[in-house]
Amino acid sequence: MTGQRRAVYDVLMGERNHPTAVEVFTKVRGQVPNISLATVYNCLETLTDCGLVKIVTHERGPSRYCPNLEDHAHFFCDTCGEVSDLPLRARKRPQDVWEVPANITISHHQVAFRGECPKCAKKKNLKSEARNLKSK
Amino acid sequence: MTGQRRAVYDVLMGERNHPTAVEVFTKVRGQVPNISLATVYNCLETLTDCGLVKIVTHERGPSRYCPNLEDHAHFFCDTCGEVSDLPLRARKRPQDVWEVPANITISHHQVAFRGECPKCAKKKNLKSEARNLKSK
DNA sequence: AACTTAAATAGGAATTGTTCTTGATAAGGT
DNA sequence: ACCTTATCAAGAACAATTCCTATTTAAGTT
Repeated sequence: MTGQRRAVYDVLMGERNHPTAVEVFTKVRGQVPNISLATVYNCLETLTDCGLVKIVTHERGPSRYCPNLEDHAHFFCDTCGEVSDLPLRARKRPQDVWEVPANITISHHQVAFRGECPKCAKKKNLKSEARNLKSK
Repeated sequence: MTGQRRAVYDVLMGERNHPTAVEVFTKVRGQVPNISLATVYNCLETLTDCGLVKIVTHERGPSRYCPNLEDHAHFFCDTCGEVSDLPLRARKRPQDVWEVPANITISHHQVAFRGECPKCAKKKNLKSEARNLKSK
């Protein structure tokens, strides 16, 4: 665990917003001013290899990094882009919902939900209310 | 529905191996010899916009395209890279397994499993058997 | 402490998959 | 036939990531 790796890990633990590599990079520059982006990528890779961090990909967007080691899914708000964790329910397994043939072995799963977060839904409602008032 | 779009769609329906854009491109050149890769991308995009095709992304790999419109997950073999469909079980929803707060609305979900397919598991067993025979 | 070896880093170049731009071509409406 | 609009091919541009190389740092040995 080198200085750079520690700094990268601390940034991830600090703001658990599933930052991209570039976001981690700009943040970590505060601590280690001349760290390079390639090093951030390297650190993120070694941290994921050690199992301290999970990498989460979504559609074609940049990879994001998550220090939550619990088994969980992710929710991506289509409007504001925010990412949040959805915990696995107790005593449930993904195999309960999808038919996985018995002869294939599962080592990982990645589950992503997309939709609208409460904040954005509220904002939209306020806007349409304003429109209604105006049109009267 | 133009000639190019039809050709792209036919390739997808023909071999349902979740091909990448480049794989579709090389295949479709058999039908439309001077189609360009950009056009294949365009066709794939319009087809997905129409809802005839689903785009499936996995980690940082190239996007793959799938004409199976049923609600299903995907399984990716880490060894051979093969992709296969896993149907949703009857009367089950992803929300049954992950805790989705009531105030967020889900519009899509994408579920990916990783592991080893039966074919690769068998191959590996054969190899280790051969090793055992040799060492005797 | 000096020496050796191995791993980690900064910086930049290269790669990959995808999107954008431009001009040419074709299709449909009047 | 003419005008309008959409589609297409070709290649340039782009974004995210990986690779490369020379340095730096750390760890272990004498």
